[in-house]
Parts: sequence; C-alpha cells; structure tokens
Amino acid sequence: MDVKTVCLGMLTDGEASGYDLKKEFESSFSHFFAAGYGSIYPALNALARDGLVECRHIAQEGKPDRKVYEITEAGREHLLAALENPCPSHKVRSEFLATMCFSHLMSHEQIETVLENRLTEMTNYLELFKEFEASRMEDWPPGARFVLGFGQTMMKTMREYIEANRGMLVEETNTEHQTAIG
Amino acid sequence: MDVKTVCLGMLTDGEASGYDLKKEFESSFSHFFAAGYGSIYPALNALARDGLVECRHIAQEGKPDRKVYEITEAGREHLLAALENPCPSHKVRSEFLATMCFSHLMSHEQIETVLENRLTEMTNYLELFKEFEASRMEDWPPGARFVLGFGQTMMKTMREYIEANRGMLVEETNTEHQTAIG
DNA sequence: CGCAACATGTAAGCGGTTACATGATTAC
DNA sequence: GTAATCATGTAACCGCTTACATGTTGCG
Repeated sequence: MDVKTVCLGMLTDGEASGYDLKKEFESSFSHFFAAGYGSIYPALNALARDGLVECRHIAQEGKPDRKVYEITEAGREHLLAALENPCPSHKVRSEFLATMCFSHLMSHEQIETVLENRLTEMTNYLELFKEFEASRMEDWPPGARFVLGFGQTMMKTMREYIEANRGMLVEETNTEHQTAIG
Repeated sequence: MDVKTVCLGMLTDGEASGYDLKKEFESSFSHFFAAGYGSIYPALNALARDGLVECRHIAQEGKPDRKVYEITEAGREHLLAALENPCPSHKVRSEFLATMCFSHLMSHEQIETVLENRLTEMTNYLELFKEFEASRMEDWPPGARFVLGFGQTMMKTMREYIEANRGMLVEETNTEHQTAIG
C-alpha cells in the first residue's frame, strides 16, 4: 500500500486538498505512515489522471488555487480492492535499536542522550494522542479509534520498557567503554 | 543509518561473509531492520572500496569463493562516528494500521483474516525470540539483550492489544458493512 | 521585522527491492 | 526427484526524500 492508496482512503472521509492530507499524515497517521508534499502532490495528480479522484479548483486571492479532491466511484472500487490484501505489512525500521545493539561501543553519556531523546519523542506522541482524545472522538470510525489506541499502547510500552531496562545499558560495571583503539 | 553502517556494526562481532550477515538480518535484526542480498553485497563492496573493511577470499569446491570481511581501524572509527548521532530514528510503516483505519469499508471476514494473519506473524516472531533465549544469550553484549527484550515486549503488547480490542472492529452492530455502492 | 501558516508544485537523487543469473551439495 | 542450503552477484526499477521555487496573509 503506497501513499496514493492512503490518500484515496483519507478522501473517503470527505473531500480535501493536498495540504489538508499532509496535515492528516502529520497528525493521526504520524505514528505509522509518513508522507511529505513531494509524495502527496504527485500521488493526487496520478489519482486524478487515473480517474480515481476528481479535482475542483477554488480560486483564492494572493494564494495558489486550492485544489480540492473528491473520490470517485472508480476510486472507491480501487480502494476496496486494495483493502482485500489479507497480509498488510507492519514494518519497523529502527536506527535507534540498531544503535543500541552497538551500545557497548558507546560512552554512557552518549547512550543516555539517545535514550532521553527517544523518551522525549514518545512523550510528544502521547501528548498528540491526548489532544485527539480531547476532541470529538466519538465521531471517528472504529478503525481510527483502534489505531489511535494501538499507537498509545505502543508508545506507553516503549517508554516503560526503556525506563525499566536502561540499567542494562549504563549501570554495568564497564564504566570504561571499549574504544576504536581497544 | 543505512545498511552499510549496520553491516559494519555486525562485523565488530567478528569477521563474516555477506551470506552470514544476511542470516543475522533475518534473525536477531529481523524485527527492526530489513536487508536483502541486493543491499548487502553492494554495501560490503562499497565498504571495502572505502577501506572500512578488508576482504579475504576463501576458495571452495563447487561453490563461489567465500568472501569473508573484517572491519578495519578506519571502519571502527567510521562506525563510532555514526553512533554519535543523538537522535537515531525509529520509524514504523504499517499497511496493517492503514488498512484498519478503513475497516468500516471492509467485511467482518476480511477484518478477521487480516487480524489473524497479524497475530500469526507476531507469534512467529515470539517463537524466534524464544529460540534465541534458549541459546548462549549470556555471551551477548547488553545492547543485544536490550533489543531482544524490546522486540519481545512490543510483540506481546501488540498481540494483547489486538486480542483485547478486535471487538471494536467486528462486534459492532453494523453487520452490514458499507460498500462502494453505499 | 520575522516567522508561521497557507498553498502547490518540480526534479534530482538515493536507497532499497525485486528479478535475474549460476551452480554444487545434502537431506528427505 | 525436489527442495533447501550454501554462495555471490548485477541491473532495472520504484517510491520516497530533499531541495528548490514562489508568494500572500496575519500574528506577535
């Protein structure tokens, strides 16, 4: 499933511009699917070219036209076909974990910094999620609530795991870490 | 951090061939960093070209030469520099969660299938992790143990979350799911 | 005065995936 | 016989990231 298909899915919730979709990628989708303007705008153009969405231009003063996209019947069919994949992937790519694999080559200060930064990022996510909960969540489709809860649970678990196990990495007796010279 | 750097890190544990490294990507790294032969072999060639690893050819009968790589002093320095990044990323890309966002467009059977397949994949990971625990884990550096525990905790939590919350997606009263015709 | 938000796009480049190519040995 | 394991690679392709390009409005 690529950016095109996710955009199509977002448009089932109502018409939107590329700018609007970007905000959705940055908010409710941010913890599991990244996309920038460089992917979104070309994706919408391709969807329009293939007749899966229709575009309405809305003129504005001093700004480029707002281009609002609406999913078509063909688009809905295409989306439903994409959703038939029984094994959608769930991939993690973690430089963080790769770094921790080699923590015995790092100083305790370096390790602490990396862990603190990761904890901060997870706290930021949790605060973002809390904002969602504050607003009209009861209108959300069940899937969206499931996905939000999933993200919350994962972030909390990661935070707890790091807090409970950071001692493994820094409280060992080897204050003198191995260096390149070693 | 790219495949090259991770290969370099793996080689701090002792010399290895591309084939060996692939096995490591498929085992202890599988839950957070994917790499196929098409990335690994070119990566090792590039590392050798840049003097970060050295290559020994070992002749074999009826098979291509086994090419065993060893990290160099320059390689160690390069790796340590890479490990200085205080904010290594941790990215999730989940077609699974994207699919669940649109579960209100799917039949209950489809949703169940997707959930079952995801549960199976997590169970497979947990069995893989259990195998690691059975073998000489006490020799592992602390970082590797931390990362294994991290993976176990995440997989267990995901499994529990899905089992506890699948009802959100399929037990609702809307047995008649929305279709493209709707 | 400067920054954030609004709003859309292109183009180069990069990194990784997939498919292809080869071929012996061993175990079932 | 047939599949898996051992063992290395190339090349085309694809999708996404990054940097660039442009310009207004409104807030502090």
